[in-house]
Amino acid sequence: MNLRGAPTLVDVARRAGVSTATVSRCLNAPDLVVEATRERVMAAVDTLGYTPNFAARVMAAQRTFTIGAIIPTMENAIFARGLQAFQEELHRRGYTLLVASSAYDPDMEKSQIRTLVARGADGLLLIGHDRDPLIYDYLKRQDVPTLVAWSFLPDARAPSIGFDNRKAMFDLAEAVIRLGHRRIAMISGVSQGNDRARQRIEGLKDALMAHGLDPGALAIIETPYGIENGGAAFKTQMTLTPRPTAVMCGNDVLAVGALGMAQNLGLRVPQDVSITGFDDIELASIVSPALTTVHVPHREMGRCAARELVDMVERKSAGVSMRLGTEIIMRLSLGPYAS
Amino acid sequence: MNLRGAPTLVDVARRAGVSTATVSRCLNAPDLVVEATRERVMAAVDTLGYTPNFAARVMAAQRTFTIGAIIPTMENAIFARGLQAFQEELHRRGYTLLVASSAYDPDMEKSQIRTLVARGADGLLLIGHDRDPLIYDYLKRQDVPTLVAWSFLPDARAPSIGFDNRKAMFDLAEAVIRLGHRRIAMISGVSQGNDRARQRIEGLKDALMAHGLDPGALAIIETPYGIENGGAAFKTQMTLTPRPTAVMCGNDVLAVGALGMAQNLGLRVPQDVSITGFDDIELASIVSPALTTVHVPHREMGRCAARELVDMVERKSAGVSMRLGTEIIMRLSLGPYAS
DNA sequence: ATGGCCGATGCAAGCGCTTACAATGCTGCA
DNA sequence: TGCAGCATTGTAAGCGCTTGCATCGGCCAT
Repeated sequence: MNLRGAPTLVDVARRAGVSTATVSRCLNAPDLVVEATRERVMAAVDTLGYTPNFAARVMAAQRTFTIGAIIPTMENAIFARGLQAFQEELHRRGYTLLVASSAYDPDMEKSQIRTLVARGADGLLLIGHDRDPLIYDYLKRQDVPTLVAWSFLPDARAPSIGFDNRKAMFDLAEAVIRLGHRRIAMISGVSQGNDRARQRIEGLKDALMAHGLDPGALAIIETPYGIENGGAAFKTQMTLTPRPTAVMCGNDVLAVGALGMAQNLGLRVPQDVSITGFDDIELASIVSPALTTVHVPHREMGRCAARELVDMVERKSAGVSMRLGTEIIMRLSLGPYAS
Repeated sequence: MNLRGAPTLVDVARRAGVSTATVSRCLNAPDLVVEATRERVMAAVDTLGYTPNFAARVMAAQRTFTIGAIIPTMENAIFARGLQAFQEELHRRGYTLLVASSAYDPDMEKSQIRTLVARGADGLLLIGHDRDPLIYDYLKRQDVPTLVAWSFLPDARAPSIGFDNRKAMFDLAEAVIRLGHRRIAMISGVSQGNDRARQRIEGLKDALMAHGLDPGALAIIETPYGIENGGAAFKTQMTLTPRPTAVMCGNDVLAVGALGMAQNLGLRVPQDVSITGFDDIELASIVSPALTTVHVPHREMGRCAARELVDMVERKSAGVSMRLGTEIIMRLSLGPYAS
């Protein structure tokens, strides 16, 4: 018994009449123990209700079977689905997920990374590539395998599992342009320190360029994540003259805000103005009109990331990047230019 | 340096020319160390980039400054806001939050509890009271302070911070009845092992009874969490003859599903049928018509729970329960009975 | 001047577990 | 029959940190 009254390895060993080493082996490498002994030990484990002390195990084994993930926010659904899949796959492989949120704050992220490393995370999942290079140095020094998700950049400091934000936005923008829209405005997430947001902006500009429109004239409002903010930004964009006929948003949450504001303003979507989103979170198909958006394979991304990261941890591999496909989901919030 | 190449207490001590005890004290009880020494030590800490090894600290101190929380699901927004507040308050008090999800599965919850205890959680937050009494015994034996949230029952095994689900639903149902509705149906979450769901059902029955209606005749469909499920259940309820004029849902997610299905079925809300939710998640005010629902003080609940739990941990108090108020939010999905 | 105190620091014993290495007892083959 | 070799189990040395207790000066009161 330890201070907290919980049974320890010693208790189990005594009860089973073996050494602590044998008990430990029963739990961690059962093949090394002959069946009769193992049964006796397991019986002792059961009757005592023994659970190994995690900290002690970590200390001794220098392994935690824990993966840390730091996401910008827990408040919304963007990362929830992917993370859920990530954790399920980790669980399947015997790992536990530790999640921390950085609240979109680089310093906070830095401190969370240190915390997770101090807690002995065997590997780390980060969102997006943009961050102080010192962090990558630190992680390399500490020898903690790190994988980036929700973004794909083949030659960044860390391997990444994600999709091509720029290309996806390009495709969506082309669809918008093909429907006759020429006056397009954008509502983006804050692009500072967020390569995903930046890539999406670039994608839109690429498309404008490709179709002979002036990307320099593109009206962009950057605003933090939040439905309210999307609404406010939309309102501002609607004061432009001539008024945009399509507003492309950097993510679904902003788009939903825009949609609501459009209704407040008495604008019909898509007859008066088209609105598009990005991510295809559940919300996108619930609002009416449903959002035209880019579908991101969240679950697949989570699963792949888990597999890759575990591989990096166990085989000490450098990790390979992987690009997943996205898909444009046409719904009713986007219509042809007609006025 | 340890195996991973990270500096240890010994490195810092050597560099600062003091013993490890002094370094440890600098970090944990600075007052015990004279200023000059402390500065020297801190300088060493900085230049080496030392971060204490968590597992080692836990082993030695038998404290983790970690609070565990097990929630039924991460997939949706119900617990997100409250948990966010919970974690912010914990952070303020120097604690870290470890979240695990039970996927609404009692066995899973049991194993998550064991895991968190093995990880040395100083305290635990659980959702709702319903669970195997053995779990409470275990927790008591392990001497792990436990608090229940999202539910309030003054004389349960564990203290709770929450609200009166029954009373809240009663109030909402009264509002519905006062609007003239007599044929009311319910779509509830699965009530098995979920006192919140059960209390809400009871609240509705109380109201029916109080107004001379037969609670035995109430058509209830229980279905797992999910928009789709809410839709399917609604469809079934609409086949009743006579058709219900109001469908009260156990939570907003089911209600949103019901709302969508109503539109699919060509039913106008609230003219043809009224729909109500519970929780007042963000979604409730985004759908159209916006949902009439019960507002739950998520953030306040999270904050209070954190304060109370930390108190239980630090002062070894038994913990006091606390009931927070709810509020009925009238929106457009509920209208008077008119047909 | 001397003893007693107290503040600052060091010493060293664990915390509960894993694991390299040693010890033991069989098996099977020459 | 004897011994190499193997499978099984035990021994004990840490993992990096905290903390009770010992130590050591310096200061004050007598």
